[in-house]
Amino acid sequence: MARVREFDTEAALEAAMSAFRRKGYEGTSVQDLVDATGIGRGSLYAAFGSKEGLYLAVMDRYREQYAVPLIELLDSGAPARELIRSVLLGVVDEIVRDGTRQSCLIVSATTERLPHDPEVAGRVRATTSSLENALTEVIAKGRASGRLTSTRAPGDLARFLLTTIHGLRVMGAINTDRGTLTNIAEVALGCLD
Amino acid sequence: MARVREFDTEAALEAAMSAFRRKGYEGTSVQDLVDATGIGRGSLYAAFGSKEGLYLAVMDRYREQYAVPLIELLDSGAPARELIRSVLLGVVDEIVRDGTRQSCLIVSATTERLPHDPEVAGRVRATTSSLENALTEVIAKGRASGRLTSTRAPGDLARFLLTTIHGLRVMGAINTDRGTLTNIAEVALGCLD
DNA sequence: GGCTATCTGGAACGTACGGTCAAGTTTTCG
DNA sequence: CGAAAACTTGACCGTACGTTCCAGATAGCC
Repeated sequence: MARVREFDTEAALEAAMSAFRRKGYEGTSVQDLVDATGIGRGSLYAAFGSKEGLYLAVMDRYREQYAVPLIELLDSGAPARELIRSVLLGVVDEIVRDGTRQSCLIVSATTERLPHDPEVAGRVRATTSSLENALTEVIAKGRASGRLTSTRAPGDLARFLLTTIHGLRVMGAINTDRGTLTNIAEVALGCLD
Repeated sequence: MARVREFDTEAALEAAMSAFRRKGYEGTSVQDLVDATGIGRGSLYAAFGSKEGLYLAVMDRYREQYAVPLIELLDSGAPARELIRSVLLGVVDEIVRDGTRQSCLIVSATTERLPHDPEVAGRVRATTSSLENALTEVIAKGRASGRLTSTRAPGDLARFLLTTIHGLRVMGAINTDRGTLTNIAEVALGCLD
């Protein structure tokens, strides 16, 4: 039929994600994206339509790559406290690994783009609410089995944990000391009973 | 000696802050700032030097206007738990009042500008650490008086609360329901003992 | 081996950006 | 009242932006 695509879409999205996480949406120029992905402008536009389209594709990848595995972990049936601890410490790990240079895509999408782009808003809401639901279920099970003793509604606790995760990512942009972030996570864990 | 300045610097900074909070740093053009403040480009540049200079002046005003009163409240000597509750509920109030349209200047400065602008980084660190110190002191006093029973280090609890505040501002950009946010704040308050 | 369809790279387009500047205005002081 | 100093306005500057387009390359199909 025709010439076959030369570049790897997943690798391109990964590179674009890294660029967006480093400089934000408005701060990343199309030239930055061309440089980061190694793909010509023409191909980039043929594949993704626009800068916004590429950003949305990056958000979709973020969800598949980071949120979905997290949710699968939460659905694994392991004890609630251990699950939640490993989620929070996993976030701390990511922050320490990324350093100050790369901020969380969801947080920056939320503050920078959500109010102005309904497509972004939809993706942020979908990703956060699926995580919220998974957390709620884990907490409800943990309480049913007597492992978690907090009397607060599981949904409130889940949204509190989500808040902590977002807060950690902001804190991680200011200070990436693992011990500090770990202690914060431990305090939050203490709220579950 | 010379012609007197016509515009009110504080009012201009307030208008510029509103613009930056609505659209972020990169998303706000100088023309947006001219429109928001009602001041000509020349006057704006004579007064603040550059777009970045205006942004830094806005950050300084943010600190004086929002962080300093909060710290003074914390230093007022009232009982620890009531103080911290009123700080958290005050944040919720602000979020509900601002709605989805205006996000927190500190959070957006942190994610968008902190890695690329040392001046921004310095101001973010100064503001957050003075708030952290005030919280730490309140918690230490509360524990000394037996009102707070948590065994965790006051500094860790303070940084946890700071994390909660940042997290709330992110959550507030996604969902501005007062009840939801208030419940999150109440869960966090429960971590203090 | 053409034919067609798709992809590639980069030149080119119009626009909007941050920043500058000069001409005019308002003030104070001698 | 005139001179000097500071402020205001908006036209203007060079540049960088997001997007489009096209000529050339590469694949499958007859």
